[in-house]
Amino acid sequence: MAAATSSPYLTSNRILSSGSLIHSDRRGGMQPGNTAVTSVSGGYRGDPSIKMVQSDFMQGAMATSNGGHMLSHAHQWVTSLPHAAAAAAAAAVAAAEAVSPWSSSPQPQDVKRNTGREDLHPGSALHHRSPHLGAHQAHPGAGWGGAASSAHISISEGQQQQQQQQSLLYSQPGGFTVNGMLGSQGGQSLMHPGLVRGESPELDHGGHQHHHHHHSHHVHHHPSHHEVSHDPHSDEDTPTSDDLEHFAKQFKQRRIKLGFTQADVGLALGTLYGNVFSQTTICRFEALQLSFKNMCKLKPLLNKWLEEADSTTGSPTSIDKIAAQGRKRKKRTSIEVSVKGALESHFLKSPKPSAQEITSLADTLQLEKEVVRVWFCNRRQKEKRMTPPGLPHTPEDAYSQVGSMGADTPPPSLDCKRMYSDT
DNA sequence: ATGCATGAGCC
DNA sequence: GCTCATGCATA
Repeated sequence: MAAATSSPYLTSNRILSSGSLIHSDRRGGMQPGNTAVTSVSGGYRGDPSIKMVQSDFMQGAMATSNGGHMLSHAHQWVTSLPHAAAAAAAAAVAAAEAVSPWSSSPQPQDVKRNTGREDLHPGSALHHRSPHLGAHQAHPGAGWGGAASSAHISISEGQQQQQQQQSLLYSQPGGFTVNGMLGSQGGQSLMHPGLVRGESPELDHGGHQHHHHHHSHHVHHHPSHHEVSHDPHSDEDTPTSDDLEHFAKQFKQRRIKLGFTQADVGLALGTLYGNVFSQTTICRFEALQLSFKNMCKLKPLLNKWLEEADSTTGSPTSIDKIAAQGRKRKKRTSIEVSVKGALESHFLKSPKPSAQEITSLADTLQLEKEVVRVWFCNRRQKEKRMTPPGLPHTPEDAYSQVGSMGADTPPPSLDCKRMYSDT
């Protein structure tokens, strides 16, 4: 056990520490030579573990060969603050999301089939002007679509999953003022009523919503009017990859200059838009480690924050953080490096292993099946990120690879933007 | 900055 | 079960 340094059972930090012996019974199903450490006491809401699929594997897996290692690890879930955050209600607008811009993406993901019935509009609460779909062709510098995958694993032939889109609609009850950080901020009122651009997000969530007008997406331009001068910084139309890259970089710079941390921004967004984001998300935005679509969604919000932030005169720098909301969460499993290597190998061979494959792999590696499954999910997700892996991490080193690029080498349209952290 | 995790929504 | 957005906890 080389790197598995995680302490077996740290009664964590949380309130439950009072029962320092609650985990006294943790045994039984414990993995003998476990390669991963994940123990923590606690309880979990449901018990997903004792649940073997049976409906979708009738073809060959009738044996239900659960090796018997589906131990009910109810002990490794950490229970956190039970306060159930009543105030968690984030509010307001679900950003209208444009059609998916991955022109070079291998998956047909944007065609909306509004044929049989008018499907739900993502931002039904608000009418987002839809940039007519199909408007964008290949981005000039779009390198993410396919270039991101360094190791081209041949995707299974039956690969037909489309990606769906979840519209995060946060309803904002009227009069709910998001109690954000602003309260303690002396004079910094980040809320400009006038600054919100002409889009009233909510306003009538009284308990009925009936606006599902299907607006045909087509724009009429008056010949003598050209208001659509596409400013790359405008938050309206779908940005290109380069736009995002540039914006992210600039955003980070401004943010640091103004003395805000990533976490600060995340909270501020909550007060501005009603959606709170974590440091993680802001970080990933700046590093372009989100999907293209996600980047597009966040950009307008961050852009707005930027405007607010540097238009604010006196900018204090401290905000009170809202209490971390508690939930029951499994403790993070730390996987040994050697095991990770094995997983990686398998991933290269088959990025999407079947359930049975996962099971046997889990058995081999002495990991829980769920852990393995999640690992693969995360691994796949990582593969889809915008930042191509393996780019140099310093601007200086970025020029050291000019000679080695063949004619077919996909130029990394984004240089690595791993700046230095500020936190 | 990132690894593992949760959950929603779609098959 | 999968994808995708997102985040706690951690290195």
